[in-house]
Amino acid sequence: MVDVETRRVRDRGRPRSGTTLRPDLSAPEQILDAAAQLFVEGGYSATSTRAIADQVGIRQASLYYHFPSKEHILEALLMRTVSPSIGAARSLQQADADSPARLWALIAYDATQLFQAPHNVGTLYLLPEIRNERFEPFRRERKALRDIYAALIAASIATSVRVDLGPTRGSAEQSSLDYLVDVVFGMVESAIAIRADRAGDDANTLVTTIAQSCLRVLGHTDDPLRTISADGRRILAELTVAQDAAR
Amino acid sequence: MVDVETRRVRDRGRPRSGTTLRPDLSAPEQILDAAAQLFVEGGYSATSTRAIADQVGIRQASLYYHFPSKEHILEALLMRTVSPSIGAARSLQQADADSPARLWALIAYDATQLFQAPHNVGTLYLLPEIRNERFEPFRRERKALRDIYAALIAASIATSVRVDLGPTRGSAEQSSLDYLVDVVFGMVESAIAIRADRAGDDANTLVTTIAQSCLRVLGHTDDPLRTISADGRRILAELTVAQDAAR
DNA sequence: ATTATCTATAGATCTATAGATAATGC
DNA sequence: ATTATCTATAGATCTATAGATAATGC
Repeated sequence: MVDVETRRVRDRGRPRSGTTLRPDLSAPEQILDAAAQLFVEGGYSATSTRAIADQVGIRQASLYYHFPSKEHILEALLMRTVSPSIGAARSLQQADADSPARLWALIAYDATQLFQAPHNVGTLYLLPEIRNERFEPFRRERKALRDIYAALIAASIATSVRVDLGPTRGSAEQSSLDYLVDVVFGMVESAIAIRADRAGDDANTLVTTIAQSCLRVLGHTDDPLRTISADGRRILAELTVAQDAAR
Repeated sequence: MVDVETRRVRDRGRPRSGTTLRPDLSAPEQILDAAAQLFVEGGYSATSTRAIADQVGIRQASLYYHFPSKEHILEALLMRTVSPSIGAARSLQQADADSPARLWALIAYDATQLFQAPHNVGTLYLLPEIRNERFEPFRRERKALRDIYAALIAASIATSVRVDLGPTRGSAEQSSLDYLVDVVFGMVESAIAIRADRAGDDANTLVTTIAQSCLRVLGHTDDPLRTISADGRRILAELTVAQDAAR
């Protein structure tokens, strides 16, 4: 139905030399899709603009009608990968549940995203090239996400773990809490490496394992953990419904 | 003393054009050191042999007297990075302590290694280029390390967590255990990302946070966790003493 | 006329090889 | 004589630009 409208997005301009693999996408989207796959599989610097163009079915020079440089392609990919998580994080900040349940839901959302997004784009975060000044806007976005995690984690630590962290003031305890945030972040991102090794596996089991493990790290076990996970599932489902409605 | 013997390793051959930054190292070691830094900071494909040579203080072509190709340099770096962990893992398999304590010690050893090795070489594991067929020997080594982790983790799961994993037989539970191994692996490797963000931080606090968190994930808390960590520290200290003696 | 491609190519790399050269060792 | 460098360069890229061309839209 809408399909008919979007199908012939490009039938203008000179015909392409090669065959178009994804005629359902606009030309820039076809380029991003091909670049995502190649950057993820072989790395950014090792992927030539020629290889991207070949996969799209156009000549190398034709890329430059849509993007001014190879760096701009990577930048667009990075931004569209991190943005959904920030959106989910902000929505969940207002959800009707305790901090641990909101944290559970955020972790589950992110891990699912990482495990199911096309071409394992999460690996783009790990490319050495993004440390370049050029990608500062992207790193700022990631820091915003990490700050939301940090606040949620600080509010979700069980008393038994809080004792281990030491005094609540002072720089030593601050760094201890920071490390805990990094460890939780690392657990969520382990979804990336797991997927690289075992593609097409059971996302639900993995995501649950990750979310449960994160809350165990913060000191939640047994029945309280079961309650947190049930609440987390509920508000995550609400978020998903709201997102679908918005589309 | 021995110093005098090793100092003038190279005073033979034609003199170099540039200045030698690390005269304490042999020429191949100088190349590996420079390559490690540049690969970690900018990536493998983005680092030219020219850049490596410049840093060493020799001409680009002179690299090829010591290594037959750029790929061989990366391969040498990878192998020398993963080997110590395998050695430690094998030693700890025979240590006099329960599985959880041995796991604690292995995690602490690896995390320390990742956090303190020169130039954050752990990031080399994450380079997309190593998925190339060429680096199969390295990936096999990593798999051997992971298998040791898997056995130790399986023997270290507390009953409360074992219940959550479901039946002890069948492929569904198998994958659930695999995921747990991957999550623990991911936590250890979070040391790499943490170091990239906050270099020169307190290694001891970080390593303890990671090891404690891993054992919490496996269901250990409160007093039993304190005992595990005390035992783990003890056998890790014994290993370190034995390693120093071997040198 | 506008759009999206094409062809052709400049200019800057980059890896690896061939052969010369300047030290030390014997 | 041996060793470890050097200089010079072949040949294969790779990114980005200039300008031509083949469609559709008006």
